[in-house]
Amino acid sequence: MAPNAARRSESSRKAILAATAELCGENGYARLTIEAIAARAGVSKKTIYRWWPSKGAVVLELLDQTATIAIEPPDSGDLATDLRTLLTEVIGMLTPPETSPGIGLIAEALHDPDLARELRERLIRPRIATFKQRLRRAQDAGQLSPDADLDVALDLLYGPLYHRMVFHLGMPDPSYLDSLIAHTLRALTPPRH
Amino acid sequence: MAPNAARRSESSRKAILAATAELCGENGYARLTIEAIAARAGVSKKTIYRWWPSKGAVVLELLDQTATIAIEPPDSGDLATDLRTLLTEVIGMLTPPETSPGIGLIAEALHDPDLARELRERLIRPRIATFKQRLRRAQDAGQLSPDADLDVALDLLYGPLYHRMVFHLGMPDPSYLDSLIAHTLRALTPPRH
Amino acid sequence: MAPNAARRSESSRKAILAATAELCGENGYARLTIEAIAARAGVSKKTIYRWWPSKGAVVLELLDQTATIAIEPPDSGDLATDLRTLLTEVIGMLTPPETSPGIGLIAEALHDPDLARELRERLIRPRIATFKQRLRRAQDAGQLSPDADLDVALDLLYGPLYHRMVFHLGMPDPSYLDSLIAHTLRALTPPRH
Amino acid sequence: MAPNAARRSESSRKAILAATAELCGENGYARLTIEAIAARAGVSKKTIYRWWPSKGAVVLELLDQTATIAIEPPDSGDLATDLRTLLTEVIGMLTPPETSPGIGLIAEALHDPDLARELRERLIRPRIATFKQRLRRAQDAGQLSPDADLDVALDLLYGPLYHRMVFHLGMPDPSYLDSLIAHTLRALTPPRH
DNA sequence: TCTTAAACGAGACGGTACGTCGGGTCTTAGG
DNA sequence: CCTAAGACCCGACGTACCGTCTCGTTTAAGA
Repeated sequence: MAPNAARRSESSRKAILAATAELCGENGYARLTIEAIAARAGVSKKTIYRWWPSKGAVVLELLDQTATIAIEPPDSGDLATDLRTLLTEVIGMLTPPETSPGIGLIAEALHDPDLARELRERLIRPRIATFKQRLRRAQDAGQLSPDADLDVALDLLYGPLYHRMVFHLGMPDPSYLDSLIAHTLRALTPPRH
Repeated sequence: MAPNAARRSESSRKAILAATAELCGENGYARLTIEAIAARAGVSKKTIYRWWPSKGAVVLELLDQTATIAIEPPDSGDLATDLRTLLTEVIGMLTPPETSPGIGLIAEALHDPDLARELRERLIRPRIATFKQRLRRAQDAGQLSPDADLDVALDLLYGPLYHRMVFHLGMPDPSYLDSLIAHTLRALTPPRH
Repeated sequence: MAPNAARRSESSRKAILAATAELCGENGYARLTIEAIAARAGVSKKTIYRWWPSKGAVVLELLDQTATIAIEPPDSGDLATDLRTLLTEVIGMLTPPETSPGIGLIAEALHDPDLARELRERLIRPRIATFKQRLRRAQDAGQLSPDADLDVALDLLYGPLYHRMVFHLGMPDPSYLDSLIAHTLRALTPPRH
Repeated sequence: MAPNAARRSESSRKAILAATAELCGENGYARLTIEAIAARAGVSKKTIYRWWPSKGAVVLELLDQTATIAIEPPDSGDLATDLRTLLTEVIGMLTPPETSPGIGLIAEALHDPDLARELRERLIRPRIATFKQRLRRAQDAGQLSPDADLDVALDLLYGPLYHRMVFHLGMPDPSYLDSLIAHTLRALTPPRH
């Protein structure tokens, strides 16, 4: 067998992600450039392009590593509390709007289907699963109407976040969050008779 | 009295917007360039920069002129029908995702607060007002709970659109739209007792 | 007389030349622009282009008005003194090198034959005539060799000025000037035998 | 040892100088642009700006490479012949006036001291040295007056070239050249007694 | 332990587009 | 008709990044 190839440099990888985080925090995603990342990380551009296809992919990996949102759904016993927990974690990823890598990534994904797919698969889908698990448990316990559409529930709860983000309306404050959750639960709850 | 200034050329303005529409349709917002607009419109770059601060501003004006969504709220008698009408019109503005000026504009607005404000004021706010008028009429007629939060209603109905757009999930099909509206109305309707 | 057509505005002409002089003195000929002249003079660009074909032509007219070099040849009795007088006046027109309209004009004339011709006819030729008159008088008086070529004399005396100007060598100081004149006179003087 | 930097591309350098020579010959120095050079050479503008500060610097390098004027002074035995040889070579560099890079460079140097210095150091000074060597040899041989000022001699011989060039008078023809040299030598020759 | 092929830093390269400047022409309204 | 104001088309400017491509230089696996 041929002598093995040299291996990827872990220290470069770390330096690149660190530089990306710094620069994104300093200037925002839109002003982030591969050139600047390479310079800050003390790395050649080639090294970046060797391992990532685009700026977005680098940021995605950064976000993937940074994301702290639990994969395990919370279960405090109270559904509303748990939903608030989950929403709050997502809001954290989209804050502050000016320099959040998350928002930049979303903007990029809007005209980059490949990146969008990656984003969906690696970051979003696991959290959606978490969210649905929690809802299904509630449904099984009879807290939600048996015919409630959980996909709609996802849209009803997370949609408003993106809606507000798009128009720079600021992220929902706690009381608005409560109102949002209350309305949504009402939509999912079996009508009393 | 001082002699008057030279006037803005209406024909240039039209040519620029037309070129923008064409190019956006051909290559999508992300690949749209001021250079290309100028070339296609037979106009100098200077003329574009004289009247618009950025590519986004041009597209915004284009969209503003193109938007056909009624300012007057529809009133067919059936609330669900009217809401579906409004949502459908918004969906039209965001379709097709690859070449829609609307989606490009939203992506840009995500890291351009000035553009976001303009977008909100000139395009979105009037339609929100329309939407709320229709809801308030329903509320007055007792079709909605008197304490229903109309801001939340807005988020519940429009939020999902952005949510799906962000992740390239495709716009809701009619049956999904019905489900969405039904759930939302349930959230806004006084519980039967 | 008929209530006549509007005539060329003398005040505009003066303002334009004044602005040109100021700006040339401030930034040098190379950074002089028609735009700036128009703005400073409170005049429209059109008005400048109506009366002058180019920046060079404006500066030429400015120089023409400003030139103080006597058309009448000096005659102090001493030929060397008079030549020094004439040379000194030309040097004055080419000083300071950074902001002298004269040097700028010369640079422009190097690739603008039309301007070069104008420059020759309006500014240079009269001074050449003056110069030659003085030399011819000396020749008639037997101070110069009867077969001395006065065209060569012109080149010998004025050529060095341009030579030094081109290479930013600084204009000749008085003692160098004396040496130059002495050598030239020797070239023009009948050899003693 | 530090890893080496990427090396300058010799082929680009040659293509740039070749394109410059062509374009200058076609349209003249004044209409020469960096854009056109880059396009003709199949090179990016950045590559030009990376290695030269201005259009003038490119042309200077071109001229430097092209210049064929001997550094070794000619010595045919006859001083006048050798001077004519030297002058003729300089005239060649300034011909034809419309498209000669040399003249364009001189025009530019008139308002660019940096370029003027480069021009002086790299192109002119070596030829001046050549010129003076030849004169000094003649002086040592007693053909010139021991107190003749060789700097003045330089001005007397080369000055007229620039003088005529400036006013588009055409370069001296051979007979004029002879007259010029004859007069100059007379100025430098010990008076016979 | 030595070989060797890959990954690496550095950064030059051909490009595309940027946003700005000034040129010279044209239009509008006032005097 | 001349003028001030200034918009217009045009073309070049010099800059910023893109993504690709050598260059030598580590460096770590396997022979």
